[in-house]
Amino acid sequence: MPELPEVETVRRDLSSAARNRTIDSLRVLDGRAIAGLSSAKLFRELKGRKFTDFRRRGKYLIADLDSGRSLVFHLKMTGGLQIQEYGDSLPRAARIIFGFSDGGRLVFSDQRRFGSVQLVDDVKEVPALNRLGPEPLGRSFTAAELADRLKGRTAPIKPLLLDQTVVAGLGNIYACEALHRASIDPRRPASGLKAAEVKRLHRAIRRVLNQAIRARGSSVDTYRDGWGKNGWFQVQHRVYDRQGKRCRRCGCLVKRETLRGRGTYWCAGCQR
DNA sequence: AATCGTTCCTGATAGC
DNA sequence: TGCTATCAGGAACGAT
Repeated sequence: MPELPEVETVRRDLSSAARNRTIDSLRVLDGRAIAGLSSAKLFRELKGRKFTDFRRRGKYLIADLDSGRSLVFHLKMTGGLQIQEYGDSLPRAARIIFGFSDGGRLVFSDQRRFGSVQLVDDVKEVPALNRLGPEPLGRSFTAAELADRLKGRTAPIKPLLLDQTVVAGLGNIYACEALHRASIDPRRPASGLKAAEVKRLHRAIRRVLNQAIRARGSSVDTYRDGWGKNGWFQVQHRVYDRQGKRCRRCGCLVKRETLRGRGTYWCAGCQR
């Protein structure tokens, strides 16, 4: 699942490999991926254009064009973006192929077809993007800011961390991993967390995201970086997908339970 | 306003 | 072996 560290890794890869290359062909293999737009219209917008910049906001990847417009991607569960050079074989679940005049291409793939791309004049046109909470690695995201956003919330802390309007970019993996690193039980009501616990959680979120970016993301499921290669943060997971195994910190068995419809992993020994 | 269940999709896997 | 049922999950949506 592409979460903040995975999207950031892809963003960096595309920044170095796809920037300033001229688009001269487009193949849309799955029309649903460009909801509401015809491939002919999209091609008219893209033909002869270059990508000038790749930005990220939460889990959104924004590709700016030299026309002033932008493509806004959301990879959801299994979406991926890969740069390929002449002769590389297409990924299995290829959905959109942006061909470059030099023979290379940028391929959007998506096994489960939840992901999508939209063309906008301004990213402000994307309502969900406007509603996003703060960037967890940004300067404005302080422990006090997090405490403020959790104030009065009675829901369990873990599903709140998945709420993109609370903080942008965390998904199931990093919500579970951050809570383990902060030694907090995912089922605790958010409003019941003490100031020191929120501080620990804030620190844990930033740490785990930075570590995961350094490891080029977690390759569970179909995630690959912009070159089609695996990340390696999954080998450092302490609870995610480790049910029945021993907690690396206290030796107790890692549990898995469904919380608000999402698999939740934690160690009952050291997360209180 | 906040919370919570349902829905989209498809490959992997369990069960018979 | 081969079939069917179940499950996973990000986020939009609707109901309460």
